Amino acid sequence: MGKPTVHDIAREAGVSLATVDRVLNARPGVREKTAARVHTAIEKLGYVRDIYAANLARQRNYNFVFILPDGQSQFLHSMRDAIAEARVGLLADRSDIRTITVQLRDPAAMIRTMHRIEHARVDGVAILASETPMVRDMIAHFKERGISVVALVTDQPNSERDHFVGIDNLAAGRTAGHLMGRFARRPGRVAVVLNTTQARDMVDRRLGFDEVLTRDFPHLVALPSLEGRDDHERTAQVLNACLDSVGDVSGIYCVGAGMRGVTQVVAARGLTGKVTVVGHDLTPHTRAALEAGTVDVIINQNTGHLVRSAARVLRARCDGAPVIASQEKIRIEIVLKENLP
Amino acid sequence: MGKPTVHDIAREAGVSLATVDRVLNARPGVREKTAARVHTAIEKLGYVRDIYAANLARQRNYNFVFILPDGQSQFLHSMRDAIAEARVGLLADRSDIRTITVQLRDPAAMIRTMHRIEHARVDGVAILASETPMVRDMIAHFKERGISVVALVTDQPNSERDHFVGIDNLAAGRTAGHLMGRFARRPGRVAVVLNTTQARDMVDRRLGFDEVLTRDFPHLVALPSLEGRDDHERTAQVLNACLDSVGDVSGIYCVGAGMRGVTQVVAARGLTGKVTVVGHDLTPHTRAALEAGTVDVIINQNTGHLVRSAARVLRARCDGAPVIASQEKIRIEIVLKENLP
DNA sequence: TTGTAAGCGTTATCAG
DNA sequence: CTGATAACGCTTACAA
Repeated sequence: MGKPTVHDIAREAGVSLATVDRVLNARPGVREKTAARVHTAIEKLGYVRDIYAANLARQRNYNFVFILPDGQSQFLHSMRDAIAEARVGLLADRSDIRTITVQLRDPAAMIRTMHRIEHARVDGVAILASETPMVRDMIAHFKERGISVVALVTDQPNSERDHFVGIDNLAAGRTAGHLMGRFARRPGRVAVVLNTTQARDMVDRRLGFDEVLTRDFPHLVALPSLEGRDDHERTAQVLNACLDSVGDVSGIYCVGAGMRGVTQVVAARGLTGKVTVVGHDLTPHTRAALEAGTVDVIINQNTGHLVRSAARVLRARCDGAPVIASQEKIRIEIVLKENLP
Repeated sequence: MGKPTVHDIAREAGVSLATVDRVLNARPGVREKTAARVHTAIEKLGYVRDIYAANLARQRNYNFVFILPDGQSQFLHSMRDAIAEARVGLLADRSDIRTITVQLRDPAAMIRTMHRIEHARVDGVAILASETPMVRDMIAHFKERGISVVALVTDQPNSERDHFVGIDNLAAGRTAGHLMGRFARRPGRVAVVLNTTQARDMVDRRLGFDEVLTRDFPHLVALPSLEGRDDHERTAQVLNACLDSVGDVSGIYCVGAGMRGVTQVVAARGLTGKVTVVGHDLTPHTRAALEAGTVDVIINQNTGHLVRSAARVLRARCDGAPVIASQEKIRIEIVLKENLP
């Protein structure tokens, strides 16, 4: 009738509940022959364990920490909001997620954070940080202590992270390149703005962008990167300087943060609808810019998906369960004003 | 220490477990005064019920049925695959989802299906069907029997469905219009192919498409709809006839099924890379067409998201829980070959 | 109107 | 090595 339970297995195999449980959880103290009988019964009845009942009995709760860099970028705000929004739903799922903000350039702060987490019975952490030796060490430290780690948004490919939750930035850059190529209103040069040339995501995006532009749209020429350093004033300033010297561009690609500086310049110079602007990350600001036409298209990674996926993956790691790749793949979203969510 | 449980509430309010439970589930047979005491305790301790423990005790299982039309479209295949893929995960979540295929034009079959579902202790159904009086009646029938209903992919706005899971087709059409406008390589006419002018989704998409084209891209003129009737042969035939008579088009918008007919014509006439092709729904075929360059862009609704969202919504309805709108909103995805998942 | 006690499927402790 | 038995947090007959 209903699904088979441990009781059914026990009866079928002619053993007690405890033995079934030992076999189920691969605990020692069961003769091979007995274990075999249990396994046969499991197969025969098609048993599948009720993970919620198990978690209830175990009183298992999951403590996860999201480590975010300090900073005021709109994307980070959006991540924080997404974490807060996901929190309540996850709590009902026995997962408590907390956010810790850390100054990545301050070694002392990093170490403090590390110890704080280590002593707080944390089961897993999701780290959003640029790729540095210190972050790598932090990840190794956690892994040594049996704490699961996922890299969030920015991969940490040379670390021991269990998983990466985020988009393929090379592909994102290619997508930007294709859109710039098709959307640009005339041949010409394309200004490229990014916050820093140090970060791998930025480099990857730029690489993908250049690849597509060079191959498929030779009438567009990408200019050297302008560094905004996460500061709108500076972004506006370097972009203005570039436009002054180049005279005219047919597109602007904003690779990372700095959209506020870009839209400010575009609006001030009356370039709306003349220069094609491609940027990343949907925020209240870029949403308004899309609606106003200052920005043509935004390439987005859904922060809600990022957070929920990170939580699901951490849980799967803790349970030793497999992750369903298709469900955890973060899509590169293309957002026009017509398909704004 | 741990989260408060019903025991804590009972102790705090000076009542028994049963009374707490009655209050929690709003069952009758509790004096107002007593109920108030319990509520105070709940507030004070910040109690939040463990829904998994509750479901365990209740032995609650959810039986959901997805009703799909018969038909061989790639999109339907993709839906079936998505349901099969979601099935195992949902089963672990106490939700059993089954698929029933029904011939929408056969009243007898519809009625058989209705009764079959009605007698199978089904808790909710997701219906993917065009908007007809018979479907509307079916929904009313289910609702009368306390079965939750969500409309899937195609809304049934004049029915009693509890929820609609799908995209805004007007917005999807606008998105297609914008992309056609920006992607088209030269001014000219645009052929519009759809399977039938009877279905509301098709009409909505066409409306949105025309709206944007007329307003923002007057250099492109959309031609009258060509009806493919879900048949590639016929689609190819009417499209060929159209191209023969018009002489030259700068774009083709395939509003619904029929992409195989379209790509066949585009390839045969050597129009790849010359005519801009915009279509809907990512399938193995459209994926290959994107990669080959026969199709420029696909507007997609993620079938995995559709299925999981429908299941979550049905469950929420059964539990009387609210649905989290932001999580259930199905995005209008834009897929280029660069951001193919 | 309220309380007691058994039980949901799993785990864990402690004897045997 | 194996088996009773009591939890886990919640629901629900059945009594009182």
